[in-house]
Amino acid sequence: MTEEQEVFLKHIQKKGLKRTTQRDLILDIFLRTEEHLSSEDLYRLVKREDRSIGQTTVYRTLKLLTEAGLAREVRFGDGITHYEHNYKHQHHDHMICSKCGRIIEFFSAELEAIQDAMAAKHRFQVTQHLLRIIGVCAECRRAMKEADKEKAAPRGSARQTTARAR
Amino acid sequence: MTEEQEVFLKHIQKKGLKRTTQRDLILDIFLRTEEHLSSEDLYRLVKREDRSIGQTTVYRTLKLLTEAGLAREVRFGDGITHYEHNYKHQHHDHMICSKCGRIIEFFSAELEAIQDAMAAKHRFQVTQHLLRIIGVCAECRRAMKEADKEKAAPRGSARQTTARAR
DNA sequence: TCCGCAAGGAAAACTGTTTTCAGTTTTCGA
DNA sequence: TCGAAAACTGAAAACAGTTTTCCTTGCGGA
Repeated sequence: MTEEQEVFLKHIQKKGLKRTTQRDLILDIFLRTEEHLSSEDLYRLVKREDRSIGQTTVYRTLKLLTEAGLAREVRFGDGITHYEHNYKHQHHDHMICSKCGRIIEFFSAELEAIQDAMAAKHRFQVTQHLLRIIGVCAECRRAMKEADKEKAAPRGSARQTTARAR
Repeated sequence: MTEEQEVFLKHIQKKGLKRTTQRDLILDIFLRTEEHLSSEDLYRLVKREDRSIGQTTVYRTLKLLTEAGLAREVRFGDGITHYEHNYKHQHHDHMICSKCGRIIEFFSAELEAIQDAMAAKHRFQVTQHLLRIIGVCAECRRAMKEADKEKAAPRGSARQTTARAR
């Protein structure tokens, strides 16, 4: 049993809840997916291994994982709640590419320090913070430059439409 | 006519739309309210001056204001889209008190600089960024301390319940 | 004055999420 | 080992914020 599973089990027990196969499976799939999953995403993955599990259970289990400190809710502002690993994972921030949806994680100690300083200045006690940088990633910038060149001296007819991030 | 109204008018015209009393009223009320309004908030204010205006129009007009660059959408992650003034207003970040919902605006040039540096490092072209610090404001911290004292040596019976931010 | 495009409001549709409901499973003490 | 109590589950309904649809209204130019 992994450390994470123990943490979950401990949390479950502390709340007087029960360990079930559904919860085990959802946790397992969550753990082996190192991404920013939405509840929907996870639901799809889970369903692939057990068609009988319902959305509701996934929602509920994600809540439990969050409570247990294994997952962390991240809302990027598109109305969808994403979840990322939280156990023994260092805090980090996100850059989100508005073209392809790619998420780049980064961390800066200086940034953290300044944030804390700003909070202190306002006598504000920080419990959490979120930094989100939205823009265009290196990859997409290159693609765009290509497209521009193409436009200036067109060769083929099909111009790539930029995929909208979801 | 204020500068903002001109900006709006210009935008309206560029899109081949029309100036209407409803849009004027909504813009007017938005401009005189220096806060982070949700669509619902604005709708309530507008309705006070003209009962006949519908939610839909408020939503649509806020979209227009955003397009025109007068307003800016801010999502704090509670599922509600807030709008703040954007025209000739310097960019700033937010601290949000989870007890009373108060919003403190702040700005730090260093912070901006580091963010830009981080982006540059990843060859990421920034179009927007958002920093949200969640915690407890000075006011509420004081209130909590009071409550704790009260608890240690109770005098009255009524203990204040902390209002949940909305 | 007539035409046509855009506007506006009500209501329906939609989306992600939460709650309700009713049947099922698990736990645990006797 | 039984049986009651508590928790679990999935489906469907409920919800809240937002967007779309539909149809009437009305302005503005020919």
